[in-house]
Amino acid sequence: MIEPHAATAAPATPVTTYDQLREAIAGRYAELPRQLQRVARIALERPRDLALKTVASLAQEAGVQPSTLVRFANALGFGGFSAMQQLFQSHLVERSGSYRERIARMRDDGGERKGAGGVLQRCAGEGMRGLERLADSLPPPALDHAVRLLCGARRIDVLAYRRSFPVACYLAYALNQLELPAHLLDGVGGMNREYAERLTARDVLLAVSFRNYTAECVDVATACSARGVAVVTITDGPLSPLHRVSTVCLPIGDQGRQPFRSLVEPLCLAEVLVLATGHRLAAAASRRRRTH
Amino acid sequence: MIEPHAATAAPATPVTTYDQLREAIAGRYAELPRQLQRVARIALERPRDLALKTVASLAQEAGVQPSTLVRFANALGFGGFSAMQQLFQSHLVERSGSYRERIARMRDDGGERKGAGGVLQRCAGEGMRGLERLADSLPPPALDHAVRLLCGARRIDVLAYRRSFPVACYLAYALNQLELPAHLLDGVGGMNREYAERLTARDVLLAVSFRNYTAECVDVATACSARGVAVVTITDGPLSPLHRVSTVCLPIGDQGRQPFRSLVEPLCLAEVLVLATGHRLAAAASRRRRTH
DNA sequence: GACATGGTGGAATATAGGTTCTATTCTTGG
DNA sequence: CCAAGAATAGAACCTATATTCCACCATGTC
Repeated sequence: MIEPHAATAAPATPVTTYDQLREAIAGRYAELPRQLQRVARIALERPRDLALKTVASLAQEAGVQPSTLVRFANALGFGGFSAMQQLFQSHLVERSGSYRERIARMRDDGGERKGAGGVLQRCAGEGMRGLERLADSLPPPALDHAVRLLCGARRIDVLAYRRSFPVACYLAYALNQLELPAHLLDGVGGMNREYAERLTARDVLLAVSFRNYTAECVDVATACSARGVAVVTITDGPLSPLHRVSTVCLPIGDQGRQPFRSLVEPLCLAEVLVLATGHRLAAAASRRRRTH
Repeated sequence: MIEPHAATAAPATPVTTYDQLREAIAGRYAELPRQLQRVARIALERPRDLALKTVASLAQEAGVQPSTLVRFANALGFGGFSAMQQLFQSHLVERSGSYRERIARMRDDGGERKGAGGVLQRCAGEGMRGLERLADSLPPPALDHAVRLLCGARRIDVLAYRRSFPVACYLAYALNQLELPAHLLDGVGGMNREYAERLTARDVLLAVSFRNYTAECVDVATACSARGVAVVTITDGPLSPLHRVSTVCLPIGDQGRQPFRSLVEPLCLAEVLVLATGHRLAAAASRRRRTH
C-alpha cells in the first residue's frame, strides 16, 4: 500500500504560513524533480513575483510549462497554484514583525472570549495594530515641518471638538510643559471663533478633527488659513476637508467602517509631535549654550 | 466640441505612478459622484486590498457593484480596473522592499536613530509594549465590577487633573454617547469640590490620576468614599493614594522612572471600560426586549 | 412639473487565467 | 539494450474575473 518513489507526494504536515512554506521548499528541494527545482529556485529568490504575477508569465520566465507550476504547488500539498499564491501574497502584506504574531493571537482569543476580558484583549490588539500602521504611514518630513512651525510660533491655539477634544487637551497641556505658548480653545463661553481670529501669520493653529468633521472646526481652520496663519492638522487623510487648508497635515490611517474608532492612534501621534518638538527645543538650547 | 459636465471624464494628464494616483484620487474626490467617492475612500484607506483582491470582493466590501470599480478606474484615465490595480501592486512591492530595510535599521541602531522618524518609531514601540502590558495585567473581574457600577449609577462624575484630564474628557464624552448620565468635572470656576459633594451613595465618582497625584483629586475621592459614593479609579497600582479609597481600582502598570509617560495605556483602558459598559447595556436591553 | 443628463444596479459577455489530461520523453533498474 | 515508471510539454478545458451594455433612477434645469 505504501507508494514507491513518493518523492513528489504531498508532505504529511500541511503548510499554512509563509515561513513554513519557505522551509518546506528549502527542505524538499533536493528530492524534487529537475523542473520543479527550477520553480523552487524562483519561488525562493523572487517571492514578490510569485505573489503578483500570473502562471503564464512565471512559467515563461522560468522556462517551464504553466502546468509545472501547478504540479509544484501540488507537490507542496496545495490544491492548486492559487492556494499557494495566497501565502506569498499574505507575506507581502503582513511584513513579518515580531508583534504581528502576538497581535493575531490576541485578536483570535479575544474574539472567542466573551465578557470584559475579551473586550480588553481585542481593544489592546486593535490599538497595537493602529500604532503599527501609524509608524508605517506617517511621513517623517511632515512631522519635521510641523515641529519647526510649533517651535517658531509666537502663539499656538489648539482646536478640537467632541471626540477629538481629549487630544487637544493633551497637546495644550504638553506643549505648555515645554514652555511653548499653547492655548486650548476649550469652547467655554462659545468664544473659539473669536479667539482664533486673533491669530496672525506668526502664529500656529493646531487643529484635530475626524469624520464626521465638526463644521466649526473646519470653518475656523479655513478662516485662519485664508489669513495666512500656519495650520497644522491631525486628521484622517487626504479626503479630510482639513487637508486642503493645512500648512502641514499629519494623517491618521483611517479606520474604515469600524463602528468604534479608537483615540489611541491620534493620541500617540500627538505624543510623538510633542516629543519631537521637545527634542528640537533641547537641541536648539544646547546649541545656543555652546555658542556663548 | 468642448464636452459639458465633464466631471467624470479622464483627467488630461495620464497617471503613471502610485503617488500620482493617490494625488489624483484626493484631488478629484470632491467632483466625483457618490458611489465613486465610496470607492475612492477605500482606495486611499486600504491600498493593499486594492492591490490584491478581486473586483467582486472589493465591490462587496464597498457595498457597490463591480461595474462601479471599473467606472472608477476609467474616471481616473485607466483603460480598466486591471490597469489601475497594477499601480497599487507596484506600490506594494516597493514598500515591502523598503520596509525590510527599515526593520533591519531599527534592529541595528534601535533607539539610536535621531530625528522625527526615530521618535515616531520609539514612541509607537513603547505604546505597543504598554498595551501589551495592559492586556496582561488588568484583572477582568475588576473591569466587570466597574462596568456594573457604571451601569447602575444614577449619576457619574468624572474627575481628573492636568495630564490625566484628557482621559476624563474622553470618558465623559463616550459615556454620554452611551446615554449614561456622565458629567465632566472640568474645573471651570473652581467648582469641582462642590459638584462632587452632590454625589450620593447611588452615584459613581470616576477618578483618574497618576503620580504626582493632584491633591485635590485625592481629596475629593476620599471625601466621596467616606460618604459612601462608589469610587472607580484609574491609577497606577496599589501604592496610589487613590487605591485605598477605591471601590474598584483599575491599575495601569507603572511606567517606572521614565521621564516621559504616555497616555496611550490609560486611554486604551478607558476605551475598554466604555466598550465593556456598552456591551453590558446592549445585553441588558436585548434581555428586556425578549422578556416583553 | 416635464425634460434632459448623468449616475447606478444588474445581468450578459468576453477573456484571461488556472487546471487537467494525454502523448511523449527521459530516467532508471534489470 | 530493453522495459517500466515517472516527469514533462503542450494543448484542451473550464472556472473565475473583468468588462460591457442597457434599463432604471436620481438629480438638477428650464
